[in-house]
Amino acid sequence: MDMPAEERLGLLVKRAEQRLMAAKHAAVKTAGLTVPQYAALLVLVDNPGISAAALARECLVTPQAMTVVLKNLLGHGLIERGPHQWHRTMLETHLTDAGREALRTADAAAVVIERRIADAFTPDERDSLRDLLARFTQAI
Amino acid sequence: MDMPAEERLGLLVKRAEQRLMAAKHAAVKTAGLTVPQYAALLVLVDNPGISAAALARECLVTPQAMTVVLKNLLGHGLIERGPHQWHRTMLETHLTDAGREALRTADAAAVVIERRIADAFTPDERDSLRDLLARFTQAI
DNA sequence: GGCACAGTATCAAAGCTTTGATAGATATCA
DNA sequence: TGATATCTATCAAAGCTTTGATACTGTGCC
Repeated sequence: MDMPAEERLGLLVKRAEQRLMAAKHAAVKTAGLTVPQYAALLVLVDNPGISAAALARECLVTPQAMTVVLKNLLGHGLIERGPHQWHRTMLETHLTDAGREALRTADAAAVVIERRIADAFTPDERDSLRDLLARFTQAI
Repeated sequence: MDMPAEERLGLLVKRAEQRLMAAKHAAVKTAGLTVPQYAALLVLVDNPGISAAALARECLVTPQAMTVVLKNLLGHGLIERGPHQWHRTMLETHLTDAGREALRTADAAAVVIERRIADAFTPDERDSLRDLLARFTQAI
């Protein structure tokens, strides 16, 4: 309580992220996806056969969290999972055609938002924001 | 997939917020609190007797989400809830002494993080970041 | 070969969040 | 007074996230 709320830069970042997530959620919802599901599919399309653990690392969540996301994607028929050739302890994950289609729809909507954000700044301002956010993250 | 990941400013904000939340979570954990619980207590200490619905609006979450947070705070003896004088449909929420103590501990740890972040920038840079984030939020 | 280490998957518990639906109380206006 | 609108709380369902614990498999070193 020593620090006024207005002074806390963290609050601003949190609010910005909150608004961003709300907008993204609404966007990918048109494809029947949640944001974590969309994020997973986005990594998956460039890494066919990736393991759940590797996918979790890529998405910056725990393997347990990714397991739940994959379970739901599997239930909706957007991915397939099967045993790996020689790593018997691994499960290969692949996109289905339905998954590719959902990702295409969701990404189109998500890009609209990113584009709207990017267009709100000049190239110099974008660089500036990138730099400030990098130092923000670094400071933590 | 038309837009490279590096170009998406949203990703940078998300990553910054993710790191911030991880740090804050570790900080308030020393007081036995979660981040949402800490946020609720922070509003509560300045608004004694506030209703759960108003608290939810203040914290930018749904009343249902706040109900769960309050249930857990109640279970840990950090708050008290009782019927309102004339609004029989309202429940007044108040901090207990244990709640005040937990908040004091948690806030001290949280302020350390905010201070570390603030110190990473010059006053001009802080203003700049504030402005850019405001426009970021506005653009969405 | 045997052993420790790292990677993978999974179960369980606790907690946060949303949307949707229900029900009771208060306030406003015709 | 009565209808409408609004605010309150709460139940239910679905989903995401974390920490902690368990077990199996492959790799590298002795």
